[in-house]
Amino acid sequence: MRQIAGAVGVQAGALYNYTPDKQTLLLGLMRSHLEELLEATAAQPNPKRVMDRLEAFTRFHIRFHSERPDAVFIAYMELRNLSPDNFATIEGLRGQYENMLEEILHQGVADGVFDVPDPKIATLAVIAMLTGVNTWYRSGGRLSLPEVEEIYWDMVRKSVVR
Amino acid sequence: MRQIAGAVGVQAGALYNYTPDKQTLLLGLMRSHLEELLEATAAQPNPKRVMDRLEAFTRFHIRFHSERPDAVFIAYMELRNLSPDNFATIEGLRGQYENMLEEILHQGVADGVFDVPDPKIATLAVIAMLTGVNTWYRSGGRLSLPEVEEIYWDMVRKSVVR
DNA sequence: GTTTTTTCTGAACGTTTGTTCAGATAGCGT
DNA sequence: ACGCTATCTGAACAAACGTTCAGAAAAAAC
Repeated sequence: MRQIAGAVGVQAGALYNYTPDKQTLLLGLMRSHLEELLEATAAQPNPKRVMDRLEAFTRFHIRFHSERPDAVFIAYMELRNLSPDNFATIEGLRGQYENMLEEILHQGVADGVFDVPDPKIATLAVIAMLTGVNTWYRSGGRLSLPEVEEIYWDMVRKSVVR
Repeated sequence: MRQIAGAVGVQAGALYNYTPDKQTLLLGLMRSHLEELLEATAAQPNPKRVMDRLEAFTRFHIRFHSERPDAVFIAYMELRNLSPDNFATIEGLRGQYENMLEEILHQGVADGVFDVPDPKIATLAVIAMLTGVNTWYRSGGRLSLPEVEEIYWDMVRKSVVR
C-alpha cells in the first residue's frame, strides 16, 4: 500500500479514502479491467462470416492487451491473492470472454469451416497463445503491432481451419 | 518461510540449514526445475523427420509439465521475485529450452515442411499455448492426458505446416 | 471571507516477515 | 557408553506490513 501511495504521490493512509482495504482495491483493478475488455469486445463490429469473426477477435485481443500491459500483468499474476469469493467473480468474467471465442469456434464447426474436436479446449489454447504476446512484446521493438497481429492471426487461423 | 517449514513439519529456523536465505531457496527451486527440463529433453529420442521432432517436442512438453504443476506454477508466478542476477540466470535456462523448439522450426522451414515467417515468435506462441494446459488440466478430469496431447498436437502441427 | 466538506498527513497500532542463535535433541561411529 | 556431528527448537530481533485516526490542509459552497 505504501508503494502504491508513493507512486501516486500521497501517504498510505490517504488511499483508504478510496478503498476499504487492499483486497477490494485489487478486486476493483481486476474487475474494471475485465469489464472494459467485455465492453470493448461487445462494441466491436461483428462480421457474419465466421472466418472474419475469428480474425476480428484475434486482432482485437492482441491490440487490447498490448495497450494495457500493467492491467494484464495484474489480472494474471495476482489471481492467487484474491479471496475465494472474489476469485469466483473474476473467473466468471473471464469465462464470459472465453465464451465469445468458444461461440465463434462452434459456429465455425457448424459451418464446416473449422476442424476443432473440442472447442472449449481450443478456446483456452488460442487465448493462452494470444495472451503470451504480452510476455515479450514491447512497443518500439523488432516487430510492429500490425506485424505481430499478422503472425498470430496466421497461426490461429491455420490451427483451427479444416 | 514459516509456511514452508510447517509443510515439512519443522520450525522456520531449521530451514536455514539448507538454504542461506529465501531468495536462494527460490532460485534453487526454479533452477532445478529448468535443469530437469533440459536434461529430460536431451534424453528424449530425437527423430530425423522434422514433423516427428515437432510431435515429440509437443507431447513431451505437455507430459513433463503436467507431471509437475507446482514447479511450473512457481517457475512462472515467482519470476518477479527473483533478483536481477537470478532472473537473468533463469531466463538463460528458459532460453535454452526455447532454442530447441526454434531449431526444429528452422529445420522445418529449411525442409520446406513448415511455413513460419518468424521462428522466434512462433516458438514463443507454441510454448505459451502448450504451457497454458497447466492452468486447466487436472488428472482425473474430463480429458485424459493422451487426449490432451492429441488435441494440442493437432493444433500445433496445423499452425506451422505449409 | 467564512463555513462546510473533502482530502491528506503523520504518527501509531498490532501482526507478519526473514533471519539469527544459544541451547536442546537426535544420529552415528567407535 | 561416549563423544562428535548434524539437525532442530524456541525465543528473539528489526523491518515491513495493512490499517486506523485525530488533526492539518485544501477545495468547494455560500
